[in-house]
Amino acid sequence: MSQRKKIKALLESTETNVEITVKGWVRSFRNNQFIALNDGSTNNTLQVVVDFENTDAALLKRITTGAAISATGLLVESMGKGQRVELKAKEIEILGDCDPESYPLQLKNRPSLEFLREIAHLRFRTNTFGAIFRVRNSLSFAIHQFFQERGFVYLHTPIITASDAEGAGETFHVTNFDLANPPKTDTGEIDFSEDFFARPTNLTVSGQLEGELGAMALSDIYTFGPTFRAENSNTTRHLAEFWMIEPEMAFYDLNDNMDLAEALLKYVIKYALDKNADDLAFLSQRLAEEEKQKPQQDRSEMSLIEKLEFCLNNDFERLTYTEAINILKESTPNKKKKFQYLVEGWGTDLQSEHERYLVEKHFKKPVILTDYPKAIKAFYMRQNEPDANGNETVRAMDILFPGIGEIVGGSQREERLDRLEKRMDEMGIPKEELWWYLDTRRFGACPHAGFGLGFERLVLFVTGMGNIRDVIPFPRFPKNAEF
RNA sequence: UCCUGAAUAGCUCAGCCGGUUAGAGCAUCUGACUGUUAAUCAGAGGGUCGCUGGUUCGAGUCCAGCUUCAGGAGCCA
Repeated sequence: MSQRKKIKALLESTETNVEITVKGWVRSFRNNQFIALNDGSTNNTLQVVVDFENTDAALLKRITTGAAISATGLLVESMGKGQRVELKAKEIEILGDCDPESYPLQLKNRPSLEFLREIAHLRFRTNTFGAIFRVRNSLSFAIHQFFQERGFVYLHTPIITASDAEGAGETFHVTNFDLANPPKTDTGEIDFSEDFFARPTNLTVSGQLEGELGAMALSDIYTFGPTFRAENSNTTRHLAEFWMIEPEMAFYDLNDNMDLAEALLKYVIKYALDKNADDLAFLSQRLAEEEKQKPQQDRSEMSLIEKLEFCLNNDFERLTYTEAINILKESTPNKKKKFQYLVEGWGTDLQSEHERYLVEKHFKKPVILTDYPKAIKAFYMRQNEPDANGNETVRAMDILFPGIGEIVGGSQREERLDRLEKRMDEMGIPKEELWWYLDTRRFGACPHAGFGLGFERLVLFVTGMGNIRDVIPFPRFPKNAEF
């Protein structure tokens, strides 16, 4: 029996008149004669030509959209237009039937993304989702390669933690209790001392604090794993379970941190452009067609590929929060009161519309905002000296991407024990619980920095998709944990 | 969680000012054709109009509540 070949390889090969075997799923069966076969190695299909006059009618009937088949025959130059090579089948075997009456995925119907979300177990079989998940795979691999090339250590931080580290974000509780009848203390409260971990625990909202511990010995580490937030967020940019990349680097300041983040983003985008040219061309085309439905002024000036290349070829705009506020104050939409939230004073957080104005209208490229007001940022960020106006800021940086908003959030960390403890007191962060974190500031503390990159937001940007639920295989969001 | 909108055939949608038997395209099935490329041609089957209640002689259509979905906002990555 001839060896099975992947369709991607066959379509790229120049060798013809050789006997090969392909296995895959039928995308369409035209004219009782032409099977468009896909095996997920590429979006393109191999045309398998069936000699229908000499094939059992019962077998022909079983070649239906979605059926898994094996085909063996000669790879020949195609007699028809539209493809270079095709497989002249000598033998067709049905590996798995697919009942056309009940199979929900009929591609000719142009199913909507919303419908495909309901059949997420089958949506991998569409061109769009095939492309998305191959790109997601490449980005994932490129992230590891980027850090590995630079000597970073991939550190596995815990999924179950006892600390709600940043105090930000609702957590999912982890317990082994019988929820109908948990042990109670004398005062009627739930007695966690009898639970599996003998204390309240939750799914991690960030691996950062543990990451810092690693960096204080290994110099440069990164995490890449799932993260959980139990917030009731219903947006196109949030998930209850998402993947995050969190590097942490000893002896880095904020500028080093920004340089690394920018280099990482450019590296992985370049990698996808090189490795997934076909998939991105398809997704670019898909986006262009979607944009045609929009009114002229809402359409993007650049195609997806152009946007990605633009990102590679331009430095991200770096400015401080204070500079951004001044630009926004003087901006046309602010003066004409077009913003829903007008920018008046210093100190409040930027709204989505403000970030969007800076990125999409003013600079028209990725923007890195630094030195945010201390009051609106986490306790562990390094405190700057107050400026001439007495404004207090921290060494934070957020990278804002067009259409996505915040894709990276990071900072130089506060390494000075006294400043850190004072800030924790002010913000009501329990120092006793984080004794291990504070130990790094007691024993050989050094300047260090890190950031978090939302992986799905990156995939969203690179694929040009509009909803984060479409770039993770099985999205978790409020009221939904199907599959 | 808040705001706005939506829910009609397997899918994508139409259904006007409330009116008698609920429409199209695609998909599916049957047949024809056989180098097709979203194949083509002819025919057929397919509906608890999201759920509950209300108004009315009469509700897919109007009203209320609920559910789910989408877009936007907040929180953020």
